[in-house]
Amino acid sequence: MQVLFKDFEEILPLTDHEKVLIESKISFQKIKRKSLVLKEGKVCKLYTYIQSGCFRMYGIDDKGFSHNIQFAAEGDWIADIGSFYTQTASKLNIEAIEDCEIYQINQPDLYWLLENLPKVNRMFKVISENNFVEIQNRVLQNFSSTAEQRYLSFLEQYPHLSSRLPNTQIASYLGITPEFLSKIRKGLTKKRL
Amino acid sequence: MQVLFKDFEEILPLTDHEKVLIESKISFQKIKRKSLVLKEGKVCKLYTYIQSGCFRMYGIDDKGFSHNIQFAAEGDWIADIGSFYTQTASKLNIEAIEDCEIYQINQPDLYWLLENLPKVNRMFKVISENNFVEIQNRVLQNFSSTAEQRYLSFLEQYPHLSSRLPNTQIASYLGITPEFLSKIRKGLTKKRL
DNA sequence: TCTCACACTTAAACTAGATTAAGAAATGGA
DNA sequence: TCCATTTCTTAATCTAGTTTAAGTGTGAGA
Repeated sequence: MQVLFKDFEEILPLTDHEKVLIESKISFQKIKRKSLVLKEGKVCKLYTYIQSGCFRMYGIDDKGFSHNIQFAAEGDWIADIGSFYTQTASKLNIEAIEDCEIYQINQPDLYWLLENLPKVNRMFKVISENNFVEIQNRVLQNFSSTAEQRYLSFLEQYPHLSSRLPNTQIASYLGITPEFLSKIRKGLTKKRL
Repeated sequence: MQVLFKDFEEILPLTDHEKVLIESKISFQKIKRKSLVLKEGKVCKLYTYIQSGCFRMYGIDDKGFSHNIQFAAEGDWIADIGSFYTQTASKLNIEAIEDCEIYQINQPDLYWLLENLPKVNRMFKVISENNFVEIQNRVLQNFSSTAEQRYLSFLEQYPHLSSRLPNTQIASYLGITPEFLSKIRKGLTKKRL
């Protein structure tokens, strides 16, 4: 739990009492590569903090193809916020791309902390605002019409992940085929010479 | 102000006292077609309720082309929530597509109402959740790779607006050229025969 | 009433990116 | 360690959507 608190305390220091309360509501999990913490059609009941590993959030289109919306790694929180807040069925999946160590909290427990610990409240206000901004940026990023530009802004947004993620996952995020991503990369290395 | 209250009271009835308080914080405006209620680079200071007329929210790419993210008409609330909540510069513009009658509230006044009137708080929780879901659906909609499918889901989402908006605005929302939208429409009318 | 700026359509030439296929490289599980 | 599966790359062919250009409304302001 230290990592979570360290993260938290970069913004707001916590008393021991607060830490005990938070600890009592949060549960630790190890989960395997390729397993899901959220499946479409289900309500998103858990908010997940990532201690180690990496997740992708994706939707599936009518033809059965999946499309990555977002990645999340160490230090990030991830959930389908819409589904979590309204407790309605989600249209999204959240899958571990690597073996992961995570902390999770369910909706009633989080709401209890939000009401009773002002620091947690402030912290989560920031987290959900960031989340909103991120998804809005996702929409804005899609404006850059060429795939090469989108790839470049992906590299800026996820510099630590670009070498860690399989190309297929990146292509799915960019909305192109892995073959075409390969072509783009080739083009870029040529330009660099 | 009646229209706003009527809207509101479909969800929660208000006392006269509450109405007076709300009225004291909200200001009425008439604004002309093509004028902006939010300009990129500025902080989004006002939350806008639309009594009549219609707005588009759009971003501008590096090449100077604008891309519609969202439309809003009678009964809708519109703002760049990210910018409004964090009071940081917005990357978006909100422009009247028709002459409009609107009510607006600024951030401190809204926050005051949220803290002092639980009904307003509940109401805005729903409004901002819907807003989040809407922008997330926008991302999901973009999955349907063909422009025709995206056009069809646009028609479902904005049935009342499809005949009211200029084709150019719809094309900008769909991420295609007006020429190609024209082609799609032609194709669809043929299919219908 | 005229006109000027916009909106809509059509069509021909062009391009970004998809699809298919096939071989090479890397990775993980037993 | 070896096999199986997944991942990456290249290249040829194909298509959805762009670009350019030209012609046709249409409504608001002078």
